[in-house]
Amino acid sequence: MGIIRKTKAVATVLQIFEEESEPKSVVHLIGLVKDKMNKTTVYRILDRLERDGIIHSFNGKDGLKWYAKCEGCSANHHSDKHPHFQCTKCDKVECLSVEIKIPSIKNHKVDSTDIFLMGQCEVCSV
Amino acid sequence: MGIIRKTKAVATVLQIFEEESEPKSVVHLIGLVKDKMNKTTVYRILDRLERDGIIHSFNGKDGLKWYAKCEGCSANHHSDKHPHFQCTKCDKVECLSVEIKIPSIKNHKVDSTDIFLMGQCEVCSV
DNA sequence: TTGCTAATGCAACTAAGATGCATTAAATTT
DNA sequence: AAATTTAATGCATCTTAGTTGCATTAGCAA
Repeated sequence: MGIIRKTKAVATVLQIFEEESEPKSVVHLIGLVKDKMNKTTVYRILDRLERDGIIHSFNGKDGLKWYAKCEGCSANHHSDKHPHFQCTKCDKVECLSVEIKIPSIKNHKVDSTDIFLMGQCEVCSV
Repeated sequence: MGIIRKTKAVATVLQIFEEESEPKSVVHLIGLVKDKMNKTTVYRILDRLERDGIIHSFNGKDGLKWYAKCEGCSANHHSDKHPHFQCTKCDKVECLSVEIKIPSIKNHKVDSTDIFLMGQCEVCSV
């Protein structure tokens, strides 16, 4: 694992994440690069980047998959999960750098957590 | 809102939720009643039951929608959100009656939270 | 430069969920 | 209890996210 060839397509996708740390839905990403590569390629690149810990993913409010690269992202730091927020008015999604304590659950072994908050973002809540 | 006719189809779906409080995926529900009603009907009944606060929904680990009727469910108590747990081995899903504190997020108005935990359930963690 | 193989493009496929419309059956009214 | 109203259903069709198989292309190492 970790074998990623530096292809043009990979560079293109990576650049998008590096330019702006805001999460992006797969559908949006495909739209951004649709004249540069096939949608299948986008899906496969995202898989690889996530497997290698370069980006992380989560599900948005409509069941769509979102990806982001944030400070904490790295192959070794998969553990430091953070909550995500989606605005119900403008649909914008953000990674939140807040720590949320999950109490231990009796008789269960919790491996990962997905915390998704919905509401109004800074702009829309005014 | 709140106008629900007591049709045979509604009764059938409701009975499933009353017999067993364990959450069920829409796909599974459709399978359970497939010789009694159309899948479109299932989707629409679930929509109505959720709108009226009789059941609640959340997304499982594969982006599939799950529904459950638990003690806290009622039109007036939409607020008391609880976390959900899915076993990564047997895929079983549970409502957890644990309270998780969400700190207030600066400049954001949080209306609802979705907390999804993954790991091993009581049976699979042994 | 050559050779290996990961990565890509393309077409076809799968599956969840939505939609439009004609028909049926709860609930109300007479 | 029949007539009326309209929510609910069935069915066919559509939409769209995501997957798969396979032939081709292009990184990269020898």
